[in-house]
Amino acid sequence: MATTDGHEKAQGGATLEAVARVAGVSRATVSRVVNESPRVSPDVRVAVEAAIRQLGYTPNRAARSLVTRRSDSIAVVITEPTARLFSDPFFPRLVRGVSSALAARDLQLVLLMPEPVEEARTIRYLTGGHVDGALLVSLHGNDPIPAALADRGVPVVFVGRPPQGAEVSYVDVDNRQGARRATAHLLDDGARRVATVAGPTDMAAGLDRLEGYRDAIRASGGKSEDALVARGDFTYEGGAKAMERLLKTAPDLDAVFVASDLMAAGALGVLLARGRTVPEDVALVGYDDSPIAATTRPPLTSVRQPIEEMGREAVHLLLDAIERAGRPPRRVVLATELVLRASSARRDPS
Amino acid sequence: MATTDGHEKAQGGATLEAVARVAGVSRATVSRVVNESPRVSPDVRVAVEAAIRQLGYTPNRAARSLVTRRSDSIAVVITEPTARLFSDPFFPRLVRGVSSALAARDLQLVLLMPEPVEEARTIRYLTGGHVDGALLVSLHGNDPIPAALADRGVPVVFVGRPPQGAEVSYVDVDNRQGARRATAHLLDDGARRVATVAGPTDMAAGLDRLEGYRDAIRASGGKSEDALVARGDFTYEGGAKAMERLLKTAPDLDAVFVASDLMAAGALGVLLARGRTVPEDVALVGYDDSPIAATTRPPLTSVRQPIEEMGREAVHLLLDAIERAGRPPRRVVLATELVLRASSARRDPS
DNA sequence: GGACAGTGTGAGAGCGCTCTCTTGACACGC
DNA sequence: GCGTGTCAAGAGAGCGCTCTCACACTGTCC
Repeated sequence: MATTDGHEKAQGGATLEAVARVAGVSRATVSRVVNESPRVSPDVRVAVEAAIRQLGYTPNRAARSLVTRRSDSIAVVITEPTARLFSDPFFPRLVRGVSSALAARDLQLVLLMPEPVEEARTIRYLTGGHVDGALLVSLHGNDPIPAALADRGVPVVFVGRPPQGAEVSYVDVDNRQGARRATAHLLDDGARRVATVAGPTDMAAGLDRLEGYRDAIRASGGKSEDALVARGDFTYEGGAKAMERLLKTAPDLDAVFVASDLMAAGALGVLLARGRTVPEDVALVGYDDSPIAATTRPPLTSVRQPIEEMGREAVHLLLDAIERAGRPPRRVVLATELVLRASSARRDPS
Repeated sequence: MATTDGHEKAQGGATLEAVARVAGVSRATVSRVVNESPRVSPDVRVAVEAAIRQLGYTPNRAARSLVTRRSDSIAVVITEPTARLFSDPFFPRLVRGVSSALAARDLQLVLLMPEPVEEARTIRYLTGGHVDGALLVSLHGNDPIPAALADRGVPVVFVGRPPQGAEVSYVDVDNRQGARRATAHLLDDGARRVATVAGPTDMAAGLDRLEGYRDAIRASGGKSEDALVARGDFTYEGGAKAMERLLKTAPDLDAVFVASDLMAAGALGVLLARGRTVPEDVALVGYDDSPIAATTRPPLTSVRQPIEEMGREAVHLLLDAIERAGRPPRRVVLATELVLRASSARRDPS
């Protein structure tokens, strides 16, 4: 491949066989050394290791895979619409978490971003034994991939609670708790009528954040009113439009919990355009703690999620599922953190 | 793996052999059908295809890989610091472009996000024949990975011009042209003293955008002054600090070209805090056209880059390099687009 | 001292595929 | 009628590895 002439060797290079010859042992023994079997005498081990270094030997993954029936790689599946939505650094942070957890085990990360039309191809790939398991990132409710994989016995872990609430392992951020705390913070700060811009109802994150909002309202002795709830689609414009609707249905609102920073930025624009000051007239809390939260004026109080950790945990759950098939599904739910900024700091600490 | 009892089959399932038996032909013939060889009679082809469907056969990549010496997968290498910097949706957009181009050729995307300490491991992996080639995303100048790969003959394409300007293929966005147009736009709009917040000098994008700025200043008959140039590090705070420096060294500036939106948001905050109105007192143009650009007040005029296209082009260059080794390196430079928003709209069209 | 267990090492099969080589069938031209 | 060419299809080797089994050797125990 690399060199133009036909010489063997070079690329990829040495085989087990070659190492065995140099070390003066059999292929099997070299294999034992490489795979850290305890059944090798110390002197032989040293000799083999020297030969490995000398030849720059790297095991051929394909050959190993062929006999072990494992690919030593796992798939991360992020569908198109999801990828588009998460314009905050969700994507890189998650992948970084996954990547670091996999690297520690010497596993490979195969990334799949199927467009909706390619579902069949994706399913074929995932069920074809090319990966040992898959991480499915916050799919919409109608996605056919999860069922197909479950059907064929491919180990799967969801990142973000699956909408169906099926019997599967997942790791999630405690969206409900995050939303509850954000809303409670607004109430503690003196707000009387707290509205919310919720996310889409076909995503668990959207639903949970709305429930968390309601929890907090109820806990404060209030009751959840439809006039105080508007839905957005996690986009800037969606947030702006929802805010306009809220200003009509509940003109006396004095605080808003918005289920994403991007929507909150849209809502903020509308509030200021309508002459409401923030946080004095209307306090605002966003969600995600994305860079946008820090760049709006005033900057947004927001809910920060441990996304890298979510990636790492997801890997651990998946490896567990792979190693011990047939175990009941496990769930991991991680806590969030409220990051205070000017958009909600109404009361001075008196 | 999937089932607890010891039955064969199921998982991954059918082999070439099995398909051959069902179709009543030899293994070789099935292989020919799978690999679309023309040397198969139509009726046999039909029979084999039926058998493939019936058994749900998927070729075993490991076995194929073992004999063809190709892995049918390519690596995308994004180093840690880079990933952190690109908080705008650079990452997902790039990966989407790469992914779609690879999917069309039925190749796999292996994602590597090595932390600096893992360089040796990464190099070993990439040179170990596990991938057919690698896409290296905008590394810093001192990264040892490129040289190691070139050394071992692993096909490589850079995404973003490599700082060393080495003899390698790359695809880049025309940063210089983008910066030139952005600056020219400010001048056309009536600005007299245009300053710039530049990026880090160890990244090609930082250098090129500064050069583009200087091009435009020179083209307008002005001359580039040190007092009008401040450096940032592509972060919000970096942009804010650079802006403060500029206000000291050139208090009479009336426009600023900032080399990233995030820095521009920081600069904007400082300008407003110092009582300058935007765009009336100081016009502002950012770079990246990230979501942040649309959410600041006023929203930022910015330079939009064709990132998905960059990913796709990079894949094409890489496949080319893999298929025809020894070719001279090729470069692809893509044009940018200036997206006009309120931060620079000073003059009304009179 | 013979039976036995324990341990390190080698021989060899075989994972599922590709690819070269060979065979067989048929058509054509002299 | 026989050589020759063409084309579809099969036989079989072998890619680099793991893993079972067999084997030699050492020690321990009755």
